[in-house]
Amino acid sequence: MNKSQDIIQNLKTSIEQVAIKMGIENPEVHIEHPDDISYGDFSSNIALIYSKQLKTNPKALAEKIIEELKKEMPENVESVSIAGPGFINFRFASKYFLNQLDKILKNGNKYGRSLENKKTVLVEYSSPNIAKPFTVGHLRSTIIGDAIANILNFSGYNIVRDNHLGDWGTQFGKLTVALEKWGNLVEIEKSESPIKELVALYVRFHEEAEKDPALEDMAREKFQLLEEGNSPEIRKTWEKCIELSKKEFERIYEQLGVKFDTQIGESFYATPEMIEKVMQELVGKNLIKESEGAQVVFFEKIGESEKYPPLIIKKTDGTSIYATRDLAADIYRKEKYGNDVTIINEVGSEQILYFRQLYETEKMMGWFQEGQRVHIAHGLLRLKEGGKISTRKGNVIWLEDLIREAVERAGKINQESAHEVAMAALKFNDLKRDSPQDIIFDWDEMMSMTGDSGPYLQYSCVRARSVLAKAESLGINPTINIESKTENLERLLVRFPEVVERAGIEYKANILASYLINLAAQFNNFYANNIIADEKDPESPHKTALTKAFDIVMANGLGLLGIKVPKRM
RNA sequence: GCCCUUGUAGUUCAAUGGAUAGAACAAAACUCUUCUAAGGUUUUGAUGUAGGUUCGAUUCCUACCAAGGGCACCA
Repeated sequence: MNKSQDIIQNLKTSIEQVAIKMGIENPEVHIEHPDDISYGDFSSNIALIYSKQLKTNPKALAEKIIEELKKEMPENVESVSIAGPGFINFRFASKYFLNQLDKILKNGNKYGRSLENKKTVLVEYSSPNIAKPFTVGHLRSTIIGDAIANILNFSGYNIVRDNHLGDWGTQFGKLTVALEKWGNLVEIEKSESPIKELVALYVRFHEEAEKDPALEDMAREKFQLLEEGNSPEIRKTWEKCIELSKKEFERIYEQLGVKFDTQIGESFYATPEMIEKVMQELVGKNLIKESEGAQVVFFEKIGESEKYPPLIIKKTDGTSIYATRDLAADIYRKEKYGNDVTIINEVGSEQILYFRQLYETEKMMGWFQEGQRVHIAHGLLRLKEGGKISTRKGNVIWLEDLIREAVERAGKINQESAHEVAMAALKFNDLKRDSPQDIIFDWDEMMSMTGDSGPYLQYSCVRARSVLAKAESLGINPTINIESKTENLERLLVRFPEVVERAGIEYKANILASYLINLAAQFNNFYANNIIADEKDPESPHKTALTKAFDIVMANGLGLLGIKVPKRM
């Protein structure tokens, strides 16, 4: 329980009591922040909701409620007013915020961090496929997943970051066929970019397979040999591909500054024992049926049609499929992290149907409670000319190229911090949006360094630090003056933990992102209108303290989004 | 054909059923003899269409229109 929750609860209780006095039974009181902070710190729409029931108009009811509230003003409330159609707005006393600001200065980046040891949340993200390109498509999952993990961790959850590597499946059969027909692994290994060579083969496979569908069958046969452990040769090729891919991935994670707790690939869940376990459990619940040669799960009927199309668990040739391995993964995770673990899959929205099928199956198995399985879906990245970015078609944008371009662009403005700035631009661009709407790929948009962007936030922070450095050299000691007035900046700063918590509950990093933009705008305004470090100004210690509080909150917030603050910009 | 998303300013995006629908980019005009102008201040400009529910709808419901994704052995 953090401080702001106490405050809200207090206010709620006061309003509830008044409402009961007015003759409202079991009043439902909602407290929210008004859109515009100048209306007040909190507002309630209670008068709008109950005016009809009490046969009066909202404004008259609001006035009566306020009159009653004023007899015994709730803690910290400085003034109450009516606005608009009948909102009751509460403005809190400056002292409350100034006390909180003092805590920010004392606690540094621990301010607002929940120490509660809440449940374990496993966040599965990034999950690139071996021998396939690490493209801008995976960038979204990597960035969003990492931020959500950070945010939940701040709110006190025990986090497991899991990179669910796509290192198993028919794709290897395809690659094996392609290698045998048109490639040479030894030479590929020596080449400048082995992954690009492998992808070229993968693309060629799909081109040729269109003319000659028999290739697909060959690929499935190869995969069957691999999965059943009957071909040491294919196994060796597979191991080589993993080695080459992992090297490449590590380079990219290094650049992005993303780390994982576990990197268990799908192959780990594809052992005969684990697959057998999945089958046994499904058979035990009588969920498996044979259909057209495959083993599938059917879903409940709604009218004439089924809720979802059937889900294949075992293919006709007896090999596993992604659903098999995902089910095995969840059995394993339940055993390892406990039955109450929450499991989040950060995967593109194209897989929405699949995850619904998967979750429904797990629900029928009785494995999880409501809300324990979460799919954070992001929109696809599309090309301007139209069309999906697809490995099969070979029209990919390599993440490496994207990063290089971003660093180059950032370097034109500032050499020294080019990498940090470039990462901020890329990451923030992904995190500021909520909608599962597709993103049209556009270099300029992708790397925006002005306006609502990562670099804008970094810049405001760097500038604040520059002020702090000057204040220090002048011997000004940042001190909150508890008697001073507060503006939006102070009030907004205090909301930080509350915002992080909401972002976590809703699994939406953009809630934090837009808070930070708002906060930076308030600070930049403050900065433009005040000389902060000035030894002759008696208010300087207070202003410096505000600047420091801003620095702490901003740097902390950016950190949760995976963005570093550079020394200079 | 069926299912799922999404339609907001010229463009890219916001807005737990609430107040004057917010930003940013682009366009126009200001603003560094102050600690970082990647900044600040102005101006112009938007809820796909038609109904419904509600005191109140960008938000919920229905139909239509438009874009994208998915629908059995790929992940």
